[in-house]
Amino acid sequence: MTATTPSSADQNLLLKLENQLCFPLYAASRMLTKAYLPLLQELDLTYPQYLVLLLLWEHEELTVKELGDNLLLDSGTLTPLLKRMEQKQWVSRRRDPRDERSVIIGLQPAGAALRQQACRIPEQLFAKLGMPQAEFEALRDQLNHLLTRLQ
Amino acid sequence: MTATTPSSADQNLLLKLENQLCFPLYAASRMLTKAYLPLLQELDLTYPQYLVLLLLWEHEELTVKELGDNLLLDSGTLTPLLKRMEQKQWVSRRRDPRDERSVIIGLQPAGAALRQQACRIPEQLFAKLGMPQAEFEALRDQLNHLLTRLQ
DNA sequence: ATAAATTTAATTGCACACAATTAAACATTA
DNA sequence: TAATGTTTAATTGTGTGCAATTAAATTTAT
Repeated sequence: MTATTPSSADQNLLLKLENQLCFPLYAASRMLTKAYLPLLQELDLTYPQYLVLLLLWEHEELTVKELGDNLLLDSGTLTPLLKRMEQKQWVSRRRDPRDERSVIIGLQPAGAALRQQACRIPEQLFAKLGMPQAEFEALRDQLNHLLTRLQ
Repeated sequence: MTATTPSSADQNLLLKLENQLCFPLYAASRMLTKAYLPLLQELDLTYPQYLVLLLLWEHEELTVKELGDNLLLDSGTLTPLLKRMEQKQWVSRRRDPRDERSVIIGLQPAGAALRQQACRIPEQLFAKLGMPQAEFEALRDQLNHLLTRLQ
């Protein structure tokens, strides 16, 4: 394989925003989060807080480590976020008695109750997107595939 | 059309992280930004600062408004970011004499010079991804398409 | 058993993001 | 032209994101 320096014309093309993968990914992510905003505001939730609840509705209890592994977020992000969620009585935080290094995050009743209102969000958002189901699933699968490449 | 409430089993599926579009988009965006980090650190740049320079290398001068329109960022994000870039002598900030409401962002020599080092970044990142060109372009085009839906 | 290495959360510091507000400059209209 | 409305940046406040460090608990290796 020969390593070549791109020509000046190629560079111009390569450096254009729309020709890169990074910018549409970055911008679409923020715009999609913004599309969630009115739905989440009704529940007084932020988007990453919603993600934490999605996991807890499935698993009831998870350590900070497990939440971080699933969401690809570290304790610098999760600890203050979870403390805010604890203040609102959505989740509980306690050390694992069998391993005092771990903090177990559990659902409080108010957090469990949010599920009933939140369960409509995915369809509401899908409707808002107005995207064919096949396109939606293809994009989702490609992004999941990219995600595995990036880990 | 009949509005139906999803069954409890459907809800479980809908609420799973990997079945949604939002989470892989959100996570892949952050992971891809992280993949840029070692390349950008050599230039002492952050990712959104790199995006600003991409535009300025193309246009030489842009107002804060135009930068925001292109990057989908508002002045609350851009103003402090651009001030940091001004401190490093990469860009200049001055009011438009023909419309004092606008602030024109221009390239300083150090900012223009960064282009020579940055022009390798897109290919380096593409190589790092190890993704077939066709897959890369398909995903990029779908994301650009999603982006237009979200505006 | 004990020293060294690893794991886990918390903390600190910095840089986004973005809603909401403010203030100045400009445009429009009565 | 004077009043009203619009556009543009800046500011403020809150909430992520994340690198780097710290400290405690546990595990591993000696």
